[in-house]
Amino acid sequence: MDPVTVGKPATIYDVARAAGVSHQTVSRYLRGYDGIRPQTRGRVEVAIKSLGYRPNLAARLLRSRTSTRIGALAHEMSEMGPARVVQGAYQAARRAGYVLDVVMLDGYDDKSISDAIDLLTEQQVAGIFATAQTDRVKAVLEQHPRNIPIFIDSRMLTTVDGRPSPNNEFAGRVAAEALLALGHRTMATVTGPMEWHVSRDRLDGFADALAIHGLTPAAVLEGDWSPRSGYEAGMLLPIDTGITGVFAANDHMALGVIRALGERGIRVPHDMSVVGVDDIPEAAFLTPSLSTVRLDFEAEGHYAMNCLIAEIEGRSTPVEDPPHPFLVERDSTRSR
Amino acid sequence: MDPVTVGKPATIYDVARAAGVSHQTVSRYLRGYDGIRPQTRGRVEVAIKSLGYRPNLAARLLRSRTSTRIGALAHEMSEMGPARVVQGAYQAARRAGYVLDVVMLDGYDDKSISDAIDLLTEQQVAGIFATAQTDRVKAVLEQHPRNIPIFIDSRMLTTVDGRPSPNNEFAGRVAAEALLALGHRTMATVTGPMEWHVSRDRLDGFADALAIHGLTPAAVLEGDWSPRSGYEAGMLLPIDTGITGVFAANDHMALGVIRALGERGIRVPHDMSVVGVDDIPEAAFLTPSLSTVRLDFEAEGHYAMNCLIAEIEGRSTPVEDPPHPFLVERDSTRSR
DNA sequence: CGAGCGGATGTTATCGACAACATCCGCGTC
DNA sequence: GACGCGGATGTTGTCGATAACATCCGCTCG
Repeated sequence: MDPVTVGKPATIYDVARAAGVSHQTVSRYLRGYDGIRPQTRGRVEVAIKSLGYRPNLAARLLRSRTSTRIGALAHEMSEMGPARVVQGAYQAARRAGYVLDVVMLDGYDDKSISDAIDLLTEQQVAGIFATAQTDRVKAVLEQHPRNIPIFIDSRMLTTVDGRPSPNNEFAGRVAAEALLALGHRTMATVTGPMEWHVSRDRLDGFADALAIHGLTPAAVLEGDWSPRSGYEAGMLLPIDTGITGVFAANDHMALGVIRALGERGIRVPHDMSVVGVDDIPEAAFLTPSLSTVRLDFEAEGHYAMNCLIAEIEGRSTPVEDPPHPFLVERDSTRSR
Repeated sequence: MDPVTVGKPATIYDVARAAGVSHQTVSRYLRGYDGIRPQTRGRVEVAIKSLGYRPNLAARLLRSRTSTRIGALAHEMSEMGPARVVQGAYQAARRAGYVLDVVMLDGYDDKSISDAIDLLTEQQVAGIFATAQTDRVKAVLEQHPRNIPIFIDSRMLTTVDGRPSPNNEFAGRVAAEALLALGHRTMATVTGPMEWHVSRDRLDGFADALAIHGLTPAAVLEGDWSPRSGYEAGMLLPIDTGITGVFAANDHMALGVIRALGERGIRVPHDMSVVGVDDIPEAAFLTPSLSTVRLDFEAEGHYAMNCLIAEIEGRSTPVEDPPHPFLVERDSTRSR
């Protein structure tokens, strides 16, 4: 590596002087303009490298108003699903030359959401990627004066024809089909908060798959994704209705359900099958190990981010769908 | 809320015109200069509000070179500990008027780390906050030409006298004392990767507490934080040495250990006590529920970020220490 | 052989803020 | 009443890039 002067960072003018060209030629080179003679181009390249030149993004942004930052609106970064989605989105952003500004919502109130958007706008992000997929967030985003693309709820906020990624619904379906295939006929579900789109999608998929067989969920209990809420749901589960299978909308709640059932003397999987969603790293190491539907969260993040970037850059969306979720069968389910 | 024109955002010139003053007066107002007559100040305030003016941070940064962004260097955002630390750091940053740019490391190689730092430098962050506390990261950060403050490994990279937050060592100590108090005398530990400082700190605390009683760990197995590595360690645990207690450096590994022991016919807590660290949300709902040492990760994040910000702003560090970790006793430990 | 053309490059203006210097004005002083 | 002083405000320059417009030059073509 060349010795880099630690003093003031070099500017395009320094580069231009070193290369014996005008600063504009350097600017053109930087922006990938191809009408530059190979010889000139070479001199610029050498100068850039030897000076350790790095463009000043503030200056670029000020003049051109093209930002290379994308805002991510999140809560619950300590939940595995959202964290992985952000991670996937982050990678896709990086690959496309963007940086992610993560903004975490403190609360669920409108003001906190609105403040977050204001903050991102002030930071001049090129687009917003919302993992916080609640009705609230969506409503606030929709009514907020927006001059930048926003991705939320599996699709662009502006787009009409954008295919939503149907994988959450699909996950519910997979869980239902798994239980049905094992011979279960009376099933309950513990959902996430109903104001989350994911929750509704997973529930819908589950219910739809049952409906095909002329069945409906025997009980629908609403949780909040936490193990505790799963535990509470497990305690309330009306077992006298002959329920033999439970679909929990994430693994944490599934685990709480299993715990509660245990305390009630109901053995899993002997008396009751339980299926979760997420395939958290510990799922295989619980007792009983947890059958679960695995979603490729990072791929979902890639997908979302690629849609957003396509919109930002004004391209059409040649974005590849994320793969379908599938069942990982372990010990918490068994045939009946 | 006032009607905000969605056209071009207002500049200080627009505000100046609306207020009938010069743009410089507006600039002075924005920077909190107090030699402005109340009457003039009032007019500026009204103009700002009615135009919905927001300062252009790019222009400000270009001219003044004062950035309001802080880079966070992370991996493993899907692990609870690091995620919470970042969350805490994020909140502290927000309160001080900074935004967090999260950069996740793809791998553990030097190039990936170095690239990340370059990226952050290019983004002109005011400081770097590294959650990725491995020797590698530290080494690369240290040798990197740095003109901005960096926080890593519980202290400022530059500072000599900065008190490190000793809470990880303390956590190991708490676990050891808990097991000792229950009458255990022969104990093993499953550590995190030894190139993580946290891992070494937790191990040191554990070993030191034993040493006070003239004891040493009967076995030290290195894991990688994952449940699987805990499981593997549990399978390798030399039980014929009379071990009755295991300290796992996080809950995920603890859970893997318990699973492995179960498969080997060793009951927890009847035959073996197991203590983890983190108090993950599901700890209370496992079977057996997990005794664990709880650290206040968000407070650690606050602490770290406040140190960093103090350094950035050239203030001395009046930063409050994060609270000590403490034992949460559940079913995976029992007296002997 | 000069006009015209178009590709390569140079010159000047501009983005929106902060910084440095200039000016204005009221008031006390001699 | 001219002078000076200092607080309040205005004017001009600057940060480092891009954008718009200008120029230069070699080549083709009528």
